[in-house]
Amino acid sequence: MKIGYPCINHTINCKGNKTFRLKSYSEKKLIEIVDNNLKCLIKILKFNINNNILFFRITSDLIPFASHSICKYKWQNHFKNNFKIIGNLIKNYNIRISMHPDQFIVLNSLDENVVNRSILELNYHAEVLDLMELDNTAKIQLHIGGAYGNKEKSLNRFCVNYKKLNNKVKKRLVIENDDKIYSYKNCSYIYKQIKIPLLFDVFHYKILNDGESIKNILKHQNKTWGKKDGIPMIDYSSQKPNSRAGSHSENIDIDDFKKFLNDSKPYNFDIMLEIKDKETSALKAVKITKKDKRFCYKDM
DNA sequence: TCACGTCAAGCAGAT
DNA sequence: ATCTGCTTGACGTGA
Repeated sequence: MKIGYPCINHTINCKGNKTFRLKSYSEKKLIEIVDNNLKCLIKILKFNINNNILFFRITSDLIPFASHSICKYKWQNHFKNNFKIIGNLIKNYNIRISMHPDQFIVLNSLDENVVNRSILELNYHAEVLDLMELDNTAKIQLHIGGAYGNKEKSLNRFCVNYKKLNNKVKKRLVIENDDKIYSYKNCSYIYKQIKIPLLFDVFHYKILNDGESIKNILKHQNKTWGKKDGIPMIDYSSQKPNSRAGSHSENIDIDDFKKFLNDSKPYNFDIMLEIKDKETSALKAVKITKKDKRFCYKDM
């Protein structure tokens, strides 16, 4: 069991998700920004290692415009060694890695162009993890997509379009329940068809579910991750007080988190904290989990 | 140095 | 029709 946070670190003075405008695209600019982002990623990983935060989501902004037609530059070759160094750091310290393509990536879209662009973007994500020479436990998590007025057809279209993906993506792709359309049960329908691992989002589950218990879901989820996939990943968040249900909190709700840790026994998984203050909440989570035997901490 | 209009991309639901 | 949220601000022009 490991604690993680997504993409950004507010403590160290380095932004690893820098981008620029499409209008100002140039190879020089791309190289400059990617160089910054990769250097920053190393700094973030070192911070995490020093603080027993052993799970991290790498930003999709690492290589801006990587899957855009404007980008002809072979950043893969230019930064080959940088990726290797980062990969070695990750492997040496046994860090779990995930990536999460953003909302524009819709594999089950009715629009063929959207599907094709989504596939290119998924390829880019897989390429980053491959260049780091990470094994199949490094995952790319995706939501199922849109409903288009017919969930059943749209679920099936996901399965059909999944077959268009290459193996580099397939070996890393996992799907996650959302809070508006596709519940965990809907994800398990897809699992039955194509045997893709399921990422359980506890916060989304609280808003959209089919009455199952957390324990039953964790039990089922466990079966969807094969030996090569590593232990399951879950997303956890706290509700922002006095806000719309589903709004992510600034800080972790410690009592709720402790309750979840208790409710989830004895299952083993890595926890991504989708909380706005990022590493601050992750540090709190590490602190309160150091006595939980499911966690693997050093020097504590 | 700072204000602020705008930013590659999809979709659903609220207004 | 338009705006907002999503996992989330920040780029970059103009003054």
